[in-house]
Amino acid sequence: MAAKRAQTFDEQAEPLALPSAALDGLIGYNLKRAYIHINADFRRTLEADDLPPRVFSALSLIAENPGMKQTDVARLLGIERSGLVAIVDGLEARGLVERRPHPTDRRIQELQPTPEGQAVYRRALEAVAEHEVSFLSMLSDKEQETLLGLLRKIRHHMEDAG
Amino acid sequence: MAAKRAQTFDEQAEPLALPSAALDGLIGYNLKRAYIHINADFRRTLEADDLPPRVFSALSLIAENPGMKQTDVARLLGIERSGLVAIVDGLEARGLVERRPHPTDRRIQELQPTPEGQAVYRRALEAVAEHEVSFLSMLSDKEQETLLGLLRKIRHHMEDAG
DNA sequence: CTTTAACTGTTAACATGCTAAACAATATGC
DNA sequence: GCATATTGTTTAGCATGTTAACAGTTAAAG
Repeated sequence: MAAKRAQTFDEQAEPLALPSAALDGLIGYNLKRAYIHINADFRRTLEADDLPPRVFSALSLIAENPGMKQTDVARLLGIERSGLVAIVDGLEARGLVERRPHPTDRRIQELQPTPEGQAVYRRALEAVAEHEVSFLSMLSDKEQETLLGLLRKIRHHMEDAG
Repeated sequence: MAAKRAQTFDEQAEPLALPSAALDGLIGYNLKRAYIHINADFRRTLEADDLPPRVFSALSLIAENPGMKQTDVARLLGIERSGLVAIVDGLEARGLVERRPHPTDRRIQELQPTPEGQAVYRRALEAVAEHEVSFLSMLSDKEQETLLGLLRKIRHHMEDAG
């Protein structure tokens, strides 16, 4: 169980260029393709730590916002509470996260990162950030900054207003 | 079976803003979030035509490159041949695509769009392009152009070299 | 020609990652 | 107190993909 076999996602993510002109002009299509590539790279980067993207996201939320309840984490991740259970089970089994009883509300279990969980998260975040720079080497620093700004603009507009 | 029930993907794609500072600086994370939003919008746009993204992509390839064999379409979409069968089955059942015997190689079935298939594709493509403009209204025309250029740069770099 | 290998489309079995529905325990509002 | 809502959980199921095996066909080697 140490190293599950390589995600097939990675190998399949190298299709040839599409000989289709129309799609090439769509931002959505290019965004999707770019996402597929960078996501595959993301998986490869955290494969050694056995942290699939969604587990990393959950750990990130818990590490950066200790004490959240599962309902909130699920909503922030955009998944159902039931789907989060297995993720937290896994993190808890690995000793990266703890379920702690809420002081007053006994329905709630607060999610707390363990010291090891915080260490793993910090290392993973650093690895991702480093890898991202080299992965986007076809863009200049200035272009990377521009891209980040534009994407953030889209995201904040979506997530603030709806 | 006319209108399958709404894709659950759409409803879930409105999580609150993450109260996490570190992820906000990662291009990959912002790319993913932006992709989720625009993909949800894409689904909504083509929901009436009952065209999920992957079916639309397949139809696009066939409509713009008539006569391809399934193996090629699958490779371009980044999925297995076996996975494409059901997609083509669906398109064929709806009269949008035809499997035609290859003139010399009897193993191959050439994929040809029907006139209706071409019409559906043209309409869908137009709808997506229009919707995209209004969806990205938080960006100026110039910003949209810049974004498209940067994403295309990433994509082409990935798909040409590997 | 014969045999061997490769390719195409297909089916079947399975894995994964999610949803939906039901549930017990607990909390809240009237 | 009692109806209602919330939390975490289990269970069942679906959607989408993979892998493995297959029959039919072609191409290559001898």
